[in-house]
Order: sequence, then C-alpha cells, then structure tokens
Amino acid sequence: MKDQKEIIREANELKIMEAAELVFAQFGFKGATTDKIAKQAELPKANIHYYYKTKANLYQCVLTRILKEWIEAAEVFDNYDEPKIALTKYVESKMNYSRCRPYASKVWANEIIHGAPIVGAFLETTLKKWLEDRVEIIKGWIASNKIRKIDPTAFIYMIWSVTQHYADFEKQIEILNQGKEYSDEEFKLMTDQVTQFVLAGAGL
Amino acid sequence: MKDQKEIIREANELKIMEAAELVFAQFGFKGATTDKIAKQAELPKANIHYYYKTKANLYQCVLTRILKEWIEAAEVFDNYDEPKIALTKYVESKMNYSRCRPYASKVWANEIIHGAPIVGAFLETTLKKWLEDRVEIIKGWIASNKIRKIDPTAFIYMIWSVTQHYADFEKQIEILNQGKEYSDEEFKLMTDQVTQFVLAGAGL
DNA sequence: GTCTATACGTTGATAGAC
DNA sequence: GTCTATCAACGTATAGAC
Repeated sequence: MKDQKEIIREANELKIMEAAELVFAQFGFKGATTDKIAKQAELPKANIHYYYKTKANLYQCVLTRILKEWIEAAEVFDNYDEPKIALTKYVESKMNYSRCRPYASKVWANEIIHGAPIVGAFLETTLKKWLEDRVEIIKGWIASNKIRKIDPTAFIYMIWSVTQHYADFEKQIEILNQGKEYSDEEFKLMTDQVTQFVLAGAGL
Repeated sequence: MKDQKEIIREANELKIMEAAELVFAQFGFKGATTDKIAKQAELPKANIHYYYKTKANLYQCVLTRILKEWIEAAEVFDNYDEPKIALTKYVESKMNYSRCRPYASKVWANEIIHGAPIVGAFLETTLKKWLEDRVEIIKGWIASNKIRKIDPTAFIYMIWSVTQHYADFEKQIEILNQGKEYSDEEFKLMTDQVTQFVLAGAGL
C-alpha cells in the first residue's frame, strides 16, 4: 500500500528525471545546471536536491534508466531465428527508440564521447557479453550460409551508428530537411531505407 | 616576411587550439575549463586569454578548423565518376579522418548533439548545398542504372554515421575490443568492412 | 514535502609587474 | 609576449522557516 508521500515522491522523481534527461541532452553534464533542470521540471531548485542528493547522482539515475531501455530494445534481436526478420525487427526497434527518445540517445552518446566515466563498467560487462553472444549468432548465420560473410562486430556497429544517428544528429538532419523535423511518414521512409541498407550489408 | 612575434603567435595559437580540441572533446564546452586547456597546452591560463579573447571565441576557432577539414575530406567524392570508386574513396577519407582526428570528430558531434548553436549557420548554407549537389550526383547514378534505387539523403547519412562512429564512440569500441585500441591492421579491416557495407547499400 | 536565503567553491577574465 | 594575483559571476548544495 502506497501512502500519499510515496506517490508524491515517485511522481516528482519521474518529473525531475525527465526534465534532467532533456537538459543533460541539450547542455551536457557540466552545462546542465540544477537551476535549468528545476525550471524544466517546474519545481524550486532546492527540491531537486531533496530528491537527488547531488547532480552527479541524478545524472547516474538518468543513465541507469536509459541503460535499462537499451537492454529491452536489444532483446528483439533474439526473438526471431530468421536473420532477415531478426535484423528488420532490431532496426525497427532502434529507429523507434531514436524517434521516441532522442534525448535519451543524446545523453548516452554524450557520455560515451566523453570517455564513458559512468557507464564504462556497464560496457565492460553487460554490453560486452551482449555483443559476444550476438557475434556468435551472426557467425552461425554465416556458417549456415544464411547471410554473407561479414565481420559481425563491424556489422553491429553499423546498425548502432546508422540508427542512433537519427537521434543524435537530429538537429543536423532537421536543418538539411528545409529546417523541418521529419514527419511520421518521412521517418518511416528513412526507417525503410536503413533497414534496406542493413539487410544489403548482410547480403539479404 | 614574418617577424619573431608573429612566429611565436602562430606557434602558440596552434598549440592552444590543439589542446583546446582535446579538452573540448573530453569535457564538452562547459566542462572544458581554460585552466585545463592551459595545462594541456603547457602555458599559463592568462596566455590563453591573451591569444583568444574568450573561451567561446576559442571554441569557434576550433570548430572553424574542423569545418575546413570536413570540406576538404568531402572533395574526394567528386574526384571520380565511377560510383564504386567515388564511394570507396569517400569512405576511406572519412575513416581516415576518424582515425587521425578523433577529437575533432567528437567536438563536432558534441556541437550537433547540443543543437548546433555555433555551426548551425554553416549547416544551413554550405553543408545543405553540398548535400543537395551530392544528392543530384547520386540520382544521376540511379538514373543511369549504375547503382540501386535508394534514397540519396538516407544513403549519405549512412556513410556519415558509420564512419564517424569509429571516432565518436571510440571509447565504447575500445572497451568492446578487450580494452585495447584498434591497431592499424584492425582499423584497416574495419575500413574494408565499412566500405563493403556502403557499396552493398548501393547495390554494388 | 516545499521553498527562500545563503554559504562556499569554482571558473572566466583582467590588471599590472616583469 | 609572459605570468602571478585577484576579482566578479555563477552554480552546487544546505540551513532552516513554513
């Protein structure tokens, strides 16, 4: 049974986290001030510190949430035996994430660009394991002649980079698209193109 | 004829710029302090302000240099009529830039992620024009059945994202490569893979 | 749990001696 | 052109009233 305070706490924590994700994405860790986050969350600055002891702590929480979602999106890869379906679904899942959570993707990119000081440990363990397992799956596809002979790691990097580009370089893409954000239709077309490139890369 | 002071000036400006590029890449604009840049350049902090009036000014100079190099690398695209050669050379040029100037690439990525406040104007003019011209070239290739029917813009985004990934996500790649940076041989193999993916994307 | 006022550290920038 | 000392501004974090 949740009491009143707990409900308020959870609601405020989420509100702050979403505001923080936006501000961290736009200004980086240092550039994001608690004041900006507070204004975005429509709360006084002191409340941010009440819910999250320090700015660094809040940043960690934001990254942890992104990481959890990253893993969920990656699960799609394993739900289908046929490479064509598995790859199509994975690209779709990654593109959908770029579309719906661009700020999350940007915070992540920012963290890696700056040397992964916080998520480094995760990369060494969970992500490394995930990659190794997926490399084995792809090697299996190659061995059974289902796809072309490729370097599995390079192939996965290709999928990551192309899909994440639509979130991280959103602003550049918008400017190059006559200053207009992609409509749902336009984004769907790009998703189809990315899917084709990935499948072509695998010889499918 | 350059006098002594001019020579000293140019040498120091370059030293500061290179130090700044590194520090901006590692910490972002806000996170990069003039003190860090000074230490990296092995100069007292005040000298930074002597050569570059403000931190923002120094940042602009760093971006301008990157931009100039970006344009030079892009010229390769036009030096060959045959799509297979042009694309191979362009990928090679971009991968080489990621290899030799990873900090430059990171500063650029950072700038775009944060909404391109400084280079926005360049994107709207020079880059937009460059993209439109290249789109026409690619359309020509499609019309003459030299490559598969693809969306030229999506295709160029693919080239940019895959190649830049090796600079911007360097740290992630290093961690996933048993904590070791790629050797020249390993990087060459990845360049070949990326080239294959790009050519395959074009149906070549 | 909310919020105002404030202490304390950091940092961009400058003054002024060399 | 170099460098030490210093200041003003800003930003994190907290104290304490409500």
